[in-house]
Amino acid sequence: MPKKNQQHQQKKPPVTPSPERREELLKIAADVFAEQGYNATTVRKIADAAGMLAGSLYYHFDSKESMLEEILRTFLTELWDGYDSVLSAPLGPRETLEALVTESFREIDRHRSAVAIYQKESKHLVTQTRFEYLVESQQRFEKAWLTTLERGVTEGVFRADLDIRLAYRFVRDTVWVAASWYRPGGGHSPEEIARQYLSMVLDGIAVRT
Amino acid sequence: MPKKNQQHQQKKPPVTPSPERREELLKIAADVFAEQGYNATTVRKIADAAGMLAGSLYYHFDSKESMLEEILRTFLTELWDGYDSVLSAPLGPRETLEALVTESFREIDRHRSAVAIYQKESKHLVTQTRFEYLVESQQRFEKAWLTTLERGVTEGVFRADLDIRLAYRFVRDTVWVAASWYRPGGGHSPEEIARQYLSMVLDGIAVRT
DNA sequence: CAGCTTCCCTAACAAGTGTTTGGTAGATTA
DNA sequence: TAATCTACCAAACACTTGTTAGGGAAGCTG
Repeated sequence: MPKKNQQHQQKKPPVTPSPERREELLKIAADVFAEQGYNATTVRKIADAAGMLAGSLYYHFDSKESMLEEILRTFLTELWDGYDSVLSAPLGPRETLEALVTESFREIDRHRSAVAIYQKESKHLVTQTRFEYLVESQQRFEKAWLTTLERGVTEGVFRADLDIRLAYRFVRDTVWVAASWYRPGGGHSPEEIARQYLSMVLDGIAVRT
Repeated sequence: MPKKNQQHQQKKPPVTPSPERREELLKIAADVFAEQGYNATTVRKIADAAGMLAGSLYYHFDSKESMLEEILRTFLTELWDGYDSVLSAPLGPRETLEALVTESFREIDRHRSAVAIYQKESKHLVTQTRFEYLVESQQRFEKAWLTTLERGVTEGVFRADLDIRLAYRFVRDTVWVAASWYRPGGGHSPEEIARQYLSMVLDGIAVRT
């Protein structure tokens, strides 16, 4: 990373790029990031995919990192829109879990690239102050899931003999890693995948005896 | 990546680095790769962690990429040692699945960094001819798991109403993503985690009605 | 028409990249 | 003691990286 000279100022007063074009370019960038990894992706590759030259990207964005940030922030904002409406609904623990999982698969369907990027990069991004909102989101996420699971145990719909934090990571991971192989428009709809996953998570893959 | 001049020759006749030191350095490199990501890891960072200078690494290895390859290859070799002994044993489908999962968690315990690297990087490494063995391994892996699951369905111990490929990915992912949060010596032993995971995968987290 | 705005190109920059070359201190061997 | 080998350092190399500065073509506005 050249140019240490970061003055941390959002300076672009005379230029006014259109939000539509920004969104287009971010979509392209997200795809390349997801496929190649953030660090392995050069701005020239992004520009290539967009049919322009590297420097031209800086008319729309002030850095490669800010592209990444905007991609992740947009995704998380929409994710929480969906989650919050589920969590504020008067549902039992099992129905809440079902709704959260289904909502998650819908998000994977809509933001596959962003989810894949989040999975790969968030772990070492959280150390940077710029991406502190990732930590906050992750904490809200954990709280929402743990609360739901605990309610389920209390109300007798989820098993009481399990390590609840292990169960949390289990459910969380099983859902989100799906983004690594899921392809939109590939036979299964998000709802169908959610149904099958829920069936496995809730009832297991073994035959009941 | 400078130095296009790759003559693809394993030229190092007069030098003879000790295998012990190589192993030490690979352990260090694997940790840094796992923590920061392969591309984000510079050879200078590895050298730093090893207490030496960047160029000195090239006494032991002929490239950064060959370090990565040796790390992954060593891991996969040992993984298949364990898997093969399980698969050649006269076990039923359920016992095979249990043994494979347990063995997997033991491998995570022993090769945590290598597993984490594999998870993050394998997807875009498989396109390079140098890492073709990853594809082969992945195919053997898939075959072993699918066969076990199919046997289980045929013998009536696994549910017949599930998409078997979805179930495969479900089991596979639930196991291996654990490497992203698992820390050796942290309360749970690999066997204990395997037991709980198996309980959830086989019987689900819902209370039986 | 002139002026302005939007969007991109050309061409360069400074820092960082993986890698090589030659040397050398210290132990080991002859 | 001299020769050899091991394991590293010091300094450079060719190239890639994210980023910037200046310019210009097309379209719209007065």
